[in-house]
Amino acid sequence: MEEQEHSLGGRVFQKIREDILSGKYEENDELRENTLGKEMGVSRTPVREALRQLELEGLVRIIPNKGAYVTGISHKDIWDIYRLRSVLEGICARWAVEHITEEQLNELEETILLSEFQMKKGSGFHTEQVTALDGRFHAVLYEASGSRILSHVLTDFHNYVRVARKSSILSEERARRSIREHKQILRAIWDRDAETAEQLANEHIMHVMQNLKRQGYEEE
Amino acid sequence: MEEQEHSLGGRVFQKIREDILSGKYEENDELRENTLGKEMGVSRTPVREALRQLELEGLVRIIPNKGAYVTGISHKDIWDIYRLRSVLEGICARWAVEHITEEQLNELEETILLSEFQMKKGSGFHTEQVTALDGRFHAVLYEASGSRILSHVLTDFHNYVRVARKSSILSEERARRSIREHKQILRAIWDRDAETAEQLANEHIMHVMQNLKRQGYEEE
DNA sequence: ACCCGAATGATTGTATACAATTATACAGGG
DNA sequence: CCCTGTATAATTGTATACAATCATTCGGGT
Repeated sequence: MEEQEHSLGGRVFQKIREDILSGKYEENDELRENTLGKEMGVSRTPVREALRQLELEGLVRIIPNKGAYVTGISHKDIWDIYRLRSVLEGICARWAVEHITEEQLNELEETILLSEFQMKKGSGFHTEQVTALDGRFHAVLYEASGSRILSHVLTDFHNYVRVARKSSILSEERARRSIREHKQILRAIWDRDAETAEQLANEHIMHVMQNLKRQGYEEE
Repeated sequence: MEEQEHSLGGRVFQKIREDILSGKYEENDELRENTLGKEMGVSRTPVREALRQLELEGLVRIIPNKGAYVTGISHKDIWDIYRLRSVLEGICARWAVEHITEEQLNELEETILLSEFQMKKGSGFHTEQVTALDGRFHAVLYEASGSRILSHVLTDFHNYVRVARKSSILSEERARRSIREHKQILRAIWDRDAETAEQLANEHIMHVMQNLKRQGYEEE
């Protein structure tokens, strides 16, 4: 989607978001414009823009004339996102059946093939690559829904849970199953079987949730 | 939620958003920082912040070193939002059954009573008031879901379709039905009947969609 | 000792200045 | 006539300066 942000403001935005999501800051930590600016060697202006954007994303709470404070995301937030994603990814797959292009179908297949290739390397496979491919698969699917709105929401969710996602594919067992499920989803879309596509995509996320549950992201 | 923005940046943000949503600008119109600033009597700084935020909301597309362009929202976007809302409002009502507080229940009842009071005035009822109360009802329900995430998404959606919503309650017939449906939803939540609450909230939005369809917001 | 208040310092909000990039206009050559 | 290269203007990107608001500290009074 929006790839490399070569503007300073964009980089600052991504940097702070990354730091919040990765847990560098505590809840309610105060983010001072001057401090952040000096840390990254830029002036306050790009920092301010970034903080205002982060507020809109819900990662920062700004109190006028006072300061910006880290909101962070709780385990419940992540759990909620997955509960919603399981429904929305189902809808996404359903809509994709009617809107997906040849090119997108091929791209989905390609990510699957590349993923399998990575996994063939045995237990020493590169987590980075596999998670990136997983992200790519879903991103293409979002686009294929033909809905700017749905794609936007799901992309946001995807960014939010990036941290959790990383730890979710850690197990080789889960990674293999995930790819198998991607294949099934692609197959259903290819066959223009909306019902099955929705159900499979739905279950796909549910399986990830079961995995998360084992890692402490429990329900409430 | 976020009430009065007394900061300049906040006001500029809301003003531009309002102008985009109300159709003051055409698709792909270029938004020049200097021009906008002079129009509202402020400098470029608050305008820039506003534009960056609007980009995140998807209402503006920014091309680095080039400019900001209006994205606007199509009829399909609005339609998609309602399709998603019908599902998400259902989920919201379901979750609210478990999380709603006494206070929130009372507030929901109050908005209904006030709405009925407005409608009693006969055909000369105030559209402004009724739409505001409708918005209030849903806002409280979003909060009551107990999910920051879900509330955030639904609030965003709600803002997006503000224009369409206005025209959707125009008919007195629809307004009365809407209030009746709100009453039923509240009743189901009060009775802690998650199944019914979800279904009613779902259908509530569907009915609004049927109304929109008649007004040209057709499916694709 | 405790409380209140003015003065000081720190931080945000906004405006302006300057640098970098992009669009436009124009002149010259093919 | 059109195409191209360069100079000029316009616009965005960033930094800095100044104003407004909030926090803190210190001194006087009770």
